[in-house]
Amino acid sequence: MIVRRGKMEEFRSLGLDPFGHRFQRTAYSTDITEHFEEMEGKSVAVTGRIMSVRGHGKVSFMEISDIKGTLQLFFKIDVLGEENFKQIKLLDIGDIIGVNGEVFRTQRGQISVRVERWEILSKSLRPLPEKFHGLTDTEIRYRQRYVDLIMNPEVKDVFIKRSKIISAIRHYLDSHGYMEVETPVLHTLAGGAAARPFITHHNTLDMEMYLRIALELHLKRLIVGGLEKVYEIGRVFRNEGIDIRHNPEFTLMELYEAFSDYEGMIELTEDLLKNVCLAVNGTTTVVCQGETIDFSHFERMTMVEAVKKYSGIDYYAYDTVAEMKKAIAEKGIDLEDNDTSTKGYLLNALFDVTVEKHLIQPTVIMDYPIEISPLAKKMDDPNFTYRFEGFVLGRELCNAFSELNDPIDQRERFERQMDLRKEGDEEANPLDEDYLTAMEYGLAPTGGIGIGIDRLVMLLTDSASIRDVLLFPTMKQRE
RNA sequence: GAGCCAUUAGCUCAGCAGGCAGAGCACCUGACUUUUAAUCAGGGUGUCCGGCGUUCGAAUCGCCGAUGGCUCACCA
Repeated sequence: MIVRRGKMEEFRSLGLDPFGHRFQRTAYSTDITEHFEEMEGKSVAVTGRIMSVRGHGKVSFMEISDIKGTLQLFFKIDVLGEENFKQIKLLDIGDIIGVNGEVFRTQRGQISVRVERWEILSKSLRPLPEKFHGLTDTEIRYRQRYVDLIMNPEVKDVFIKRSKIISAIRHYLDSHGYMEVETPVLHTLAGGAAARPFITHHNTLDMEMYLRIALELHLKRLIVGGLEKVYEIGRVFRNEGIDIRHNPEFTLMELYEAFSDYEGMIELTEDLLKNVCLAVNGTTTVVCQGETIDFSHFERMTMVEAVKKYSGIDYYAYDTVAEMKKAIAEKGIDLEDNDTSTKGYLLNALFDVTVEKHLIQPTVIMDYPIEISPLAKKMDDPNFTYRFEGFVLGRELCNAFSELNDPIDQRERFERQMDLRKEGDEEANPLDEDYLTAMEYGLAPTGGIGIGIDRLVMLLTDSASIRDVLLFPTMKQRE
């Protein structure tokens, strides 16, 4: 580092700014390497970061990297002159340079640019990791993502793909008449999902505020307002554990459509996912964690059917909780720490323990127990709601329902949630009086869906950890 | 929140029957006019994660702590 600072000063003493200015590039690396026939013999201006240097006395080779790829530069004393050639010794791996020269092929056949003029655009004062092994230390990769991005081109590809996925979602929704909106991140009540919120404080108003845990209740207020087809792609925050699939802040897409229902949401989800997959991968299949996932078809099952299929327990065969529990125990199924106080909770527990992991190909599980669905519309059997979740690779990818639009029923559901809260359930939904007021003005029959964007990106980029699809994952502060 | 594992040079790692801190790449000096993990000759640049302890002596053993990874719990 001391040596690099010295070189920086030497550039200055030569009248060259080691932290230069605008550079007008005429070609990217891949424009040259992939279209050599048209480019051969042409003069180009290229720029990039020096990734390797191979000096040979009176000639020198360097590899530079730009957003699209890498390119070899060829420096020759005959072309540059003795003085100028000597100055390339001031360049280090990591420096950003701009060069002008002619496209040609070396004796070994490598497509290169014969440098006629070069300039330092930014001197790198810190050495990059070793070229062969690169950077593998996960802690540095996540904390100093910029170094990770410089050294590992496949990491860059993941984030380029993430951008394309989100862009494809927007394109699909915009072209289908959905309107993108922005709702508050700071909430006075953290509702719309079951999770513990981050708490903050507004000084001037002198009140507690919460970072949102869902987008749901504000978006549904907009449906009341007549916006009819809205969506938001936004960051939500849940004060929960961090692991391979969870980060405290993550990106959620929620969409609401008046006069639709959960059937409409299933159709939308299938079509959206198929289109996004096609747009970013060119096919409807994707290989993730060794499994080939086909987004062209979604299996459909009710939760009761799925539980019967995988656990052998038929929800309808038992009249009481006790009978059902007895049957579960006889099968030797361990429900772990799940709530088992009602048949609905038992069904959900069975689903978690016995079904979820089997849902590898895209599967829609329909008709959830009312106990775990406080914002979804009741079915004819009042123990169930018009709700579905989409599963892929044994993980939940989306959650949707026919929205509960009866304000009287909603108030009762909120009150039940408040009871749970009093019993110590920190994740129960709080009663949102303003949301009830909105509903009392009339919420059209509505279908709504939420899709976990990070999980979708994980699937489409074959990433094992959510941290691999977040540019800057949440990390503990050092020291 | 619990368990297991890891932390040594800029990077990737070795060294751990307790005995002078090591290799490759990077870097520095020199040679080399077509290399591509260039090559050749020479040079080690360090808070061995931190603290305490055991010991004549600790990178190595013990305890406490920090950070990270994985697994489990909560959750999407």
